[in-house]
Amino acid sequence: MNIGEVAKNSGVSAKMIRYYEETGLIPSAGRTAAGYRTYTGTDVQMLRFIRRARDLGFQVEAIGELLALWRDRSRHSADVKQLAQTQIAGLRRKIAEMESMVATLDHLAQGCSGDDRPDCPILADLEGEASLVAPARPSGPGFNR
Amino acid sequence: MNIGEVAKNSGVSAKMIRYYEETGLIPSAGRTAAGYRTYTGTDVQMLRFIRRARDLGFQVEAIGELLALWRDRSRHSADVKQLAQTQIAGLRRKIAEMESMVATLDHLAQGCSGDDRPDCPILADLEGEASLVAPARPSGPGFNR
DNA sequence: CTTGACCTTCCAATGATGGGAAGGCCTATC
DNA sequence: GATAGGCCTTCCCATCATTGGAAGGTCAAG
Repeated sequence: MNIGEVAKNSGVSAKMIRYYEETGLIPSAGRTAAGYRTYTGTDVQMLRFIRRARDLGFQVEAIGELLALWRDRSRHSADVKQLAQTQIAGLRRKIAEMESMVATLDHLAQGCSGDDRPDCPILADLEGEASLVAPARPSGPGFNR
Repeated sequence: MNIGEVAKNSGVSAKMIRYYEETGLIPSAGRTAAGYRTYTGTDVQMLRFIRRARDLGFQVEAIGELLALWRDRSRHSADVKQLAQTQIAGLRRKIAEMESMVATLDHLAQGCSGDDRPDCPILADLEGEASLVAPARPSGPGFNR
């Protein structure tokens, strides 16, 4: 299989497949005499794995760990579960941060008349240094996109 | 005030102040004969405004719009409210995406024995193409970091 | 043999931020 | 007045995952 077909079958763009190879997430593909990369059904499966993990918010680095476990037939499911739970915790932290933002904004928006007058508690809050809700600064292992 | 002092007073790093100036978010600062940027109390206030807006998850581009309204004394509070509500909607969408991810992962993790055996529904899900929960792909106006 | 679809590599940009180097300026102390 | 060290300047690089494009080689069908 050429890279284009693999891309179509896996849902990972050809660009990204080359990138993953370059960065070592996936092994180097074989090459035809002309230099074209060649792939097998296993490669498609691996790329689908990656795609699905990305959909679940895993960083590429974490996906590397998942792939290592996937390939390791003597793995312990506890290790996989641990990675998943770390991911869950990271997501929950991000969610909490955003919910705090929403709560603050919602509170401010409710106090805003929303008409043609200029007075607006939203601007007043942004301007001042007192925050009605504890400020949430992003933190921790990033969430992609 | 020099840039260092402004950074300290506003909570925005000197690096970022220069960046905001370069990208046009804030006007170019005055300069001393030696080329040092000079700032006033108003500038500190503006940067605090920016900092607070960033804390609330606004993209720099949206902050530009907020700043324009902040400076416009004949603004309509409805316009500010609109921006805030767009932001709230964007945050809520992101939150929903992440909650979907958490739900899927949590479900998978609960089905994982988490011991020394290799069998693991998490890997099985990643590998296969059937997803038990509707896949969530990120979308829309981004959330920073 | 030409055409068009595919492949290759390389370079650049995104957005917000941090790191660091090389060099100039300012002020306090000796 | 010289020197130290703390500030400032610009410029370049890196991050992370991804997309875009250019320039050029290859393949299969007509």
